[in-house]
Amino acid sequence: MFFTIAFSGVTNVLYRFKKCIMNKNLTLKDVAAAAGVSEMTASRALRNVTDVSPLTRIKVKAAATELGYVPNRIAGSLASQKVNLVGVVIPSVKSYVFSEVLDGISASLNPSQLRPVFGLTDYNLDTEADVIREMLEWRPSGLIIAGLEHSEAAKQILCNTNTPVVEIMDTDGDAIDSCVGISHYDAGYDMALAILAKGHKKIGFLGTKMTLDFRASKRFNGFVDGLNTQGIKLIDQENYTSGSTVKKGRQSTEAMLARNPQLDCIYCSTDVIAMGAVMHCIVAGISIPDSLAIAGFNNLSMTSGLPIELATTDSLRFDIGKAAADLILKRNRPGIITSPEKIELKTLLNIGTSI
Amino acid sequence: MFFTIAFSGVTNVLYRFKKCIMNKNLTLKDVAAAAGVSEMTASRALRNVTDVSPLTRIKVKAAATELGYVPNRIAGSLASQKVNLVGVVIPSVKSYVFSEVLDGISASLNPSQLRPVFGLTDYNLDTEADVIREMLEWRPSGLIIAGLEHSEAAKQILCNTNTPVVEIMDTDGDAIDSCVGISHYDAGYDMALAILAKGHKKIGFLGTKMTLDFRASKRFNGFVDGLNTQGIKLIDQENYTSGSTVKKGRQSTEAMLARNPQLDCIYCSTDVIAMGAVMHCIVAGISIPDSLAIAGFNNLSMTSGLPIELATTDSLRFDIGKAAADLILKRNRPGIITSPEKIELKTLLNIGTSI
DNA sequence: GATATTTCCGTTAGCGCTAACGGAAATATG
DNA sequence: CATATTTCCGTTAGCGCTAACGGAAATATC
Repeated sequence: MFFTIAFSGVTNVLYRFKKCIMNKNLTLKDVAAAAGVSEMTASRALRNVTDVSPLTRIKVKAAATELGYVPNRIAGSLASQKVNLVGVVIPSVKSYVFSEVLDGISASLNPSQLRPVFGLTDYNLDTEADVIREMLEWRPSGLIIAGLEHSEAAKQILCNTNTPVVEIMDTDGDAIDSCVGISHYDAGYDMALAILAKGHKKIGFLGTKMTLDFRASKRFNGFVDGLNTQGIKLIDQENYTSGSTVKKGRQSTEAMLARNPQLDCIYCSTDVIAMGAVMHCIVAGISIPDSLAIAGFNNLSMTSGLPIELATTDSLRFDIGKAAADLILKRNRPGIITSPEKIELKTLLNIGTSI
Repeated sequence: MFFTIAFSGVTNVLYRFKKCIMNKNLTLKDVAAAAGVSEMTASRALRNVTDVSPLTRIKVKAAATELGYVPNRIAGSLASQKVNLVGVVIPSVKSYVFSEVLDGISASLNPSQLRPVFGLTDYNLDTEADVIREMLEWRPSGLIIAGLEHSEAAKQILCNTNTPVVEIMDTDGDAIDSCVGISHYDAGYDMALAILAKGHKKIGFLGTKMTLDFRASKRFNGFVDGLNTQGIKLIDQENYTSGSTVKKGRQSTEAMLARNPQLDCIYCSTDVIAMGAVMHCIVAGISIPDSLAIAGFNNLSMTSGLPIELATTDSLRFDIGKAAADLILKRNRPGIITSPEKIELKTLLNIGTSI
């Protein structure tokens, strides 16, 4: 192993000391007693609910901070039958894609009482079903799930729950409840048209294993159909199995060009891969887009420092996250019943200077 | 706004149908009644706890799946006084740094009953204190927090809690409880020595606003001290305020070289910035490392496709996350009392081909 | 066959909090 | 001044589940 235990023992005397004093679990009863009021009054005072005089509220809050009281949300949630959590189920945090979705969700939920809780599926539908089940056990105020494709078990659970469900990322399919996303099929289709418009004809595709990533697969289908409008067929196609990395993109581009030197354009399933393609061109002295056009998907910020401006489709990740969380918030307003909504955001295609 | 409401209404008949049927909240009592046993027996059967005959267990489980029962963890946690959550408090998910930490945590916790819950501080100590407070309200089995620097309020809460706390990322400072990380000071120091060993003398530093990122600041201090061993002083230094992006790195490098054309090395506070520096060199035709040496920090996978191999320090993010979660697991074994540990992982400096 | 042991299940009593109601005191209203 | 209204607080009764105990039936032990 890499690590060594450099120190094992008491690191901080203050810490140990406090631990010893604090072994009893403080409850609302203790605060109420200290403030000389009933538990109920203490509860109201701390929650900033009405029916408490300003003076008593101050007394209770003072007692609470004095004692270092931390409310027990487990008990509170059980009693009030309300859980201020929103489950967010995504495939991975490593793909550079979902971080901004989470950001959008946070931005929307932060001003409210609701808090996001993340669960990772690792692009595995069985894992996803487990994660969904575990999330629902917490009776969250809402559930946001990436993708429209789920296992039968997951669909069953999702249909049976009272929790509002928002499926995000793409709109190419049927939603269980609400849905926010873009059309990945259209994104691929539109990029194909843009590439054709630039006069490219010998086109290759570079992407991840489609069985894992349904949205990449939809983009691929759209792209093929888009090319087909002018009777153009893909010259070459490579589907790597592991995760998308810049290195992979570089290697695959080199390999594909070695196989098909006549290629004049490569459409990559993600900007990460496209970056690798650009790197290969830089190293090999291939001019972009004159000798080779390159296009990606997502509009990741990391590509904005490249020598060329990458042609890509903005996947509106932040907006999707925000809109999804907004839907949950809307559903959570007491007394208001809303119906399922399907929100399709319009993608922005950035031609850049690479095609 | 970008989006349009393409559809508003009932998307899925099946969904609506199920919703209508399922309006009552299923509880353990319903399952118990359906299986013809007491609540307690049903509880034991579903939790795979002893004291249930094989036959009854099957009956109960059948009833549960038949009804579509989803256990209520809020109630269960309150009753058992156990919450199978581990709070993870990190600054951001967008920095390309914490995703692998989360991955390590997940890898460690997945086989256990514990589940990570993430909270974001946005590099703000007040936000951090709020997030920590909210997390502790759930009475988690453990708390993992990035960094050793916290507000007084946060420190107070952390000292007073019974929840095991593991501070991660760096070990340059005092921990409240346990601690897993690397020495960022040493990382900066060692990189300075490596750069000096390559004969570079006119050195610049490019990094984020230090008040926000304590670890970047520690690396900077170590770097300056390292240079000082040979009496070398920094020629130039730029601290941008916004987040680290490739574009920012490229622009800042250009600006710094314009100010100080004699520079022969730039140390960047992160690989993302270093990537931008490399981009500038590619565009401006500056050869690396002959005309300009570049070094970064983190060993991010995205740099592995660059034309040169970037000099960087592996920040062992996955290992840190894994070790931290392992500590929580160790603490959670019933009956076993462990003392706070400080685990300092040894960093690996990769000279690469860029210095 | 009498006792000890194990297996299996139910009953009781909470976990810590809040919704809902009710009622006393303070204030407003005519 | 009597009544209506408001303000403020306490009491009661759970939320849905499980720890702990106890006890009956089944099995083992001699």
